[in-house]
Amino acid sequence: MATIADVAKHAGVSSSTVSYALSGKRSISGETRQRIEQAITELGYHPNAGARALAGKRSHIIALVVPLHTNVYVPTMMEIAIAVTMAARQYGYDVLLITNDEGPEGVRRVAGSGLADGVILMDVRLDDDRVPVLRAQGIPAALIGIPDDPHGLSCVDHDFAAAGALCADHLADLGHRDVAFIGYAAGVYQRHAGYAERTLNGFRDQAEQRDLRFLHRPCEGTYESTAGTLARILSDRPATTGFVVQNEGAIGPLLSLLRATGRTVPEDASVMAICPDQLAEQYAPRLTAVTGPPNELGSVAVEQVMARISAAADGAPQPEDGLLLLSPDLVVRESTAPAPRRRTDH
Amino acid sequence: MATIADVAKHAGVSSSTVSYALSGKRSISGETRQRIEQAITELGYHPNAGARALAGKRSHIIALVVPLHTNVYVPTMMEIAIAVTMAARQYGYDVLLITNDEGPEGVRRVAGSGLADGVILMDVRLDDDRVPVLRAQGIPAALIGIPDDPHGLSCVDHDFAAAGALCADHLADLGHRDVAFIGYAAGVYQRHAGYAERTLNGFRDQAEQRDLRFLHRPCEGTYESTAGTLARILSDRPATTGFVVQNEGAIGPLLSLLRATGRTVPEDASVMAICPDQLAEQYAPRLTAVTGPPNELGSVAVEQVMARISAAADGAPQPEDGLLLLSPDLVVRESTAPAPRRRTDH
DNA sequence: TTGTACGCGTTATCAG
DNA sequence: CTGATAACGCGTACAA
Repeated sequence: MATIADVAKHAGVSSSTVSYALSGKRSISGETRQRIEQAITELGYHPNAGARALAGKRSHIIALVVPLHTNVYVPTMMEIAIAVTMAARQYGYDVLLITNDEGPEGVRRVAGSGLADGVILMDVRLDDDRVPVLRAQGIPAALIGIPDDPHGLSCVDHDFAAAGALCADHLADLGHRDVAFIGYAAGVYQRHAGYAERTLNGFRDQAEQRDLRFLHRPCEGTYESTAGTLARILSDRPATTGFVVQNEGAIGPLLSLLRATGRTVPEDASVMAICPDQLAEQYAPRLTAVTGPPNELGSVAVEQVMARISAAADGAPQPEDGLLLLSPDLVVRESTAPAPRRRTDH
Repeated sequence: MATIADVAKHAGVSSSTVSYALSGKRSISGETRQRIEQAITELGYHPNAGARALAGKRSHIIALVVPLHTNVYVPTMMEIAIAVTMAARQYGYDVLLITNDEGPEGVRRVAGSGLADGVILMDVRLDDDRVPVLRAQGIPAALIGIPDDPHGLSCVDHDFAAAGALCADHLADLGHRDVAFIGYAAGVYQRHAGYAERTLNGFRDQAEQRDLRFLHRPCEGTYESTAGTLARILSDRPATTGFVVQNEGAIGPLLSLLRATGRTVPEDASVMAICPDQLAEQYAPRLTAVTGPPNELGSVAVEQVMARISAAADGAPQPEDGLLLLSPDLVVRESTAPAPRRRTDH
């Protein structure tokens, strides 16, 4: 492999000149720049990453920590990972993939060894054991998801409250009066999982605003539990015509079950989901859904780490907080329609 | 950050002793080893990755090149990526994620800069433009998938011929006599895509062996094209009772269409797929399927690059070829059953 | 505008 | 069994 010294010799300049020509940190005469560039291409020179990291005190690598057994919809996860990788390249950075089976130790390892200049955490839990490590070591980081105490951290996530509100609004706009919210398993709410709670609150507030009567029912996401959940909803509130589902596992069963009880979607009942578009497209009928842009999640996280990395390098103060909530979009498809005329209207 | 010199001072030894204590490349007295280990934990020392790469001429990083817009089922891709990452850790290696939008240049970049010691390519096409780069630069690599000319390369893939044969055998065992193979779009076969062709050949050979009458029909994978394909099959060979599908997009439509034509699965028609288990489980009825182990694909690829990396480091000759085909498994689920008694049997 | 010289933290070679 | 010391290839203050 050619070194910078080889290039320098070949171009008849000193190696520092080559270095500056590459970094652009001082002006180079057009003529020498020519010679240098030519030498570089002729020799097929690539700066050695290790030497660069050692001398420059930056590896130009960020670590992306991905969950192993994930609650997240996998294609979405992949989309984020790819978005992160491409966004990082814009900054001249590469991405190191870390699986979460290393736990907090993995974060310490890559940051402590200078392998990575910063870290992006996916699938952040409320009480995430990696967060203390970030704080203790002052590691430049961005979190996708929001932990218990986001103080002093850069976080980005979907605006789930807004997502919930969008659902309430859409159903209200269509004239539905009795709606049900089918959510995650009860345990998820009991441990106050951020996204679940925020969605529900957003939905509740807007539902009240719009004078909707609504029921919230947790659901395991299996066929059986969905059947039980739906049965209870229909017996408690037979007039229910609108359903919001935030639980991937429950969507398929719900559609089947509604059909089985003689309700056609969307004529007799409207169903909408809070889920990735890709998933919403897979059902018949295709689902009206509320979604956030996954790749934006990735690119924003990259911006956030980059800001922290350069702040750390400049000795500048770290950006204090950075809670970014990305607005979700409503995409109307075939599973929602105006509420059926009510019996009492006849 | 503590350096090896700090540790040496703290333990009252020279830095080279610390280095050897860590690498184990020469024997250290039990006592000094104690002091060194204590110093390491007390100072929270992590060897600097850049310095290590520079001095040791190895980055301890492999690059994993993932496709952007993928033909592959995404969860499978993710599973492979995670398997690669975990397998690499066993060798003390980390994984750099490279998206294929950089093209062949990306491979050159990470290998040429010494950022990565080796490369794993996913979604390898027959005429893959990254392969020439590997050859020209002599980059240690492993391919997941098999290119046109695998000469001198390490490749690993599913044994699609065996997968095809398993399908033929299973249907024959169940007493089916007329079967149809619904494959990828015609273009895929016209450009002789390896996996498609190999599957079909394996299926054809075994079908002939077992005296099956069979039809191969390409299919776009949309609802409409599947409808057309099925219609033609049923008109050409009304006696068809067994279906093999190798095309994710066609599975759902096929099941719906069979139902719509009054055929229940598996009583009237058996359907089996060549697809990941995870996908097979998603349909109703759950599909009998032939699958290869995705994580093994990842770990084998890692073994292959590692062999090449250490061969390159030792100046040893590279392992010449390394074509590994992983045997697929048949998992019988609810979508296949003995062939219905034939009308002519009455 | 360009060149010189030092340091970054490890590993490997040579002595002892 | 252990210690000095020279690379490794690049970035950057300092000098010209």
